[in-house]
Amino acid sequence: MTTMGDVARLAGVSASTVSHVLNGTRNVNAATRLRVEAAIEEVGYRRNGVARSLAAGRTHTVGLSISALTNPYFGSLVHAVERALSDAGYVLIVGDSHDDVSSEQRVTGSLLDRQVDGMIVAPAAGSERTTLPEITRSQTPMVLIDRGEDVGFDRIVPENFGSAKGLTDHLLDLGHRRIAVVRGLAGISSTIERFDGHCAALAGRGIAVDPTLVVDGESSTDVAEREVRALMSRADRPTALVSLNNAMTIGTLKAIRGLGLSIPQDVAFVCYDDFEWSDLFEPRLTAAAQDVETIGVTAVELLLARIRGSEEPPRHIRVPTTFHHRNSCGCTSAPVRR
Amino acid sequence: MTTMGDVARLAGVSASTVSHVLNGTRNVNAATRLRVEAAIEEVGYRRNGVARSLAAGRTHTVGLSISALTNPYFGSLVHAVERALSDAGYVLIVGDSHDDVSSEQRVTGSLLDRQVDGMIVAPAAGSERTTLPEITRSQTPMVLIDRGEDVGFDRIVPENFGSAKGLTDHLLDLGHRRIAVVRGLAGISSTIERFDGHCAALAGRGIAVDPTLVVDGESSTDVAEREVRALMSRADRPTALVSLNNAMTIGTLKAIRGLGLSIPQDVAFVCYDDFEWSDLFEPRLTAAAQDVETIGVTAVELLLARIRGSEEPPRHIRVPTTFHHRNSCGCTSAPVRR
DNA sequence: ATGAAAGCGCTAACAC
DNA sequence: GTGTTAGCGCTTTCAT
Repeated sequence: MTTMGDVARLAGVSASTVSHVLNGTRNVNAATRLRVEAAIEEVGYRRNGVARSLAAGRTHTVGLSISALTNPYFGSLVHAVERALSDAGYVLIVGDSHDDVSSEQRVTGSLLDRQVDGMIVAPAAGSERTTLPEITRSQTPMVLIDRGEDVGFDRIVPENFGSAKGLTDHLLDLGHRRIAVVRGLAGISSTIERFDGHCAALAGRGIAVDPTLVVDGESSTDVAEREVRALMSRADRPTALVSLNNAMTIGTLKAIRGLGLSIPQDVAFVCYDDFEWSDLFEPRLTAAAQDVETIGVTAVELLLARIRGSEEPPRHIRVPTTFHHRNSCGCTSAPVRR
Repeated sequence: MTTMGDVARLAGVSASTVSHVLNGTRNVNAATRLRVEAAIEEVGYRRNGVARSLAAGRTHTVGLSISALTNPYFGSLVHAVERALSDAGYVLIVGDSHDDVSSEQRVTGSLLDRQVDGMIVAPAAGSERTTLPEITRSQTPMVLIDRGEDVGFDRIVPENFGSAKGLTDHLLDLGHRRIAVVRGLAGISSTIERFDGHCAALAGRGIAVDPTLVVDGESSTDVAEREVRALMSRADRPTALVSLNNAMTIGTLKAIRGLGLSIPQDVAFVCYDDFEWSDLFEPRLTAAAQDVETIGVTAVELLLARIRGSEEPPRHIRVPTTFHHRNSCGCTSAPVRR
């Protein structure tokens, strides 16, 4: 490996001069600069980022801890975050917490060890008491995304309550009264807020929540499929169904299809989260779509501000969803409502 | 920030002893170890991975350069790779090359600067002459995935030729003679091999390739949609269609639906790459599915072997696909064939 | 406009 | 079983 010293020797200057031409951090005589650049070229020199980080105290690296890299939602998020960071000269280290605090701690611990300049975390259930305090102690700037309680950090989450309420309201407008809901993983804020939105819609029409019409899909395709299959096999099955996230929507659709039921004739369907293929499904899915791009880009903006030393009070941003009114709700032509 | 020196002072030992208890790299008296561990706990010490990497000459970090993080295929790949690396004590740095050599060079350059111990690259078209030689010069172990020419590296790619041939053969078996193909991005091996497979199937039945039945989808949903729409608007449109990757399949389906045509009545359809929702689409999609998990895990295995110093000749592994025989091809019940 | 030199926090001979 | 010491390759004062 060739070092700055090699370059310096070849160019007949000191290492410090090489460093300065590389970083543009002080004036260098044009002729000297040329010599240095030629020497760099000649030996094929490439700076050692590790040594650089150690000396400078910054790594230009940001860590991202998310719960399930397989979920296309997080795929898009990683993409948005990577692009925004890359534009700012940072690189992204990703870790998957598998929605489990102990894996999460391994992941974030490793990021902390590597001296990331900041981190973006989609917290697993329970991390307020484990992972987050650890990050706080390390003084590493952090922003929370997707979910999480108010624990004194910047936080950027999708609008949950109103969007879920809107979904159920639409079903109510259509005359449904027995509406079942497929609820996400217990203990995370998005599950709670979306479920609350659903309940609020029912309450708005004076309908009590029927516990037999609430199924726990645990944010999992398989669990949702199993539970919905059981639910829809009952004689007193609901006339409409709302699924509260993308993974569970797939399970729900599989269950309905498996039972030979059709949407919306046998059961009306709406869901939180959109898919690239929502328009392709028959009938087209009525859904509340998150703006993942905005979530990712905003998270990076807030984080970079913190890294630059911002001492503003923590911000809490809610990114609105878009209601895609299609046909799975039972409407044929789709006037935009709400 | 607290350092090893602080811990050493508090425990009344030398820094080197602290290092050794931390790394288990030499015997330490049980009592001393306990004192050190207590001291670590007390000051909330956490090792500085940057300094560690500089001194040790290894970063326990692997870089991944892929072409399009938004593609769910790569999402799954990142997931598999991350898990395999994490199990081996490595972390993953990801970069998106946007299928463009100059972005790719930025990405890989940045990974090299950061002294990754190895890298996994899904090369962009043209990188044999730019990015790859640069990585070679740096002596960083590398494995190629998804595509790429034979340029003396370990390489792990899906089986393309035979899988694509099988898709077209199936259509031919069903009696189709005017079969159109939606081809991927020019210049990458997967496009070429899959297209060759298609042509070989036709040739096998003595059918010449009709250039008007070959559309370039450029591996893009939007381009495929536009091109397929044009193709299927013609009076002499084909009776069957094969799409050669996932993004183009979505575009193709949108075009067909937009035209009010139905599968398989108006046109039979088969595709390379599977989706989580292939079973949900009506009709269910007949597809050749890549084994992304195996690709990712194998890539990591080969890479770690290189990092550990293996000097074996470069290996070239083809991971077989699975033929999912469903209904979009026009078959109603689906006996497995081939 | 440039150089010398002191670290950054750790690992790994090498001594005892 | 433990300490001393010399780096790893760079950045950054401080001189000149």
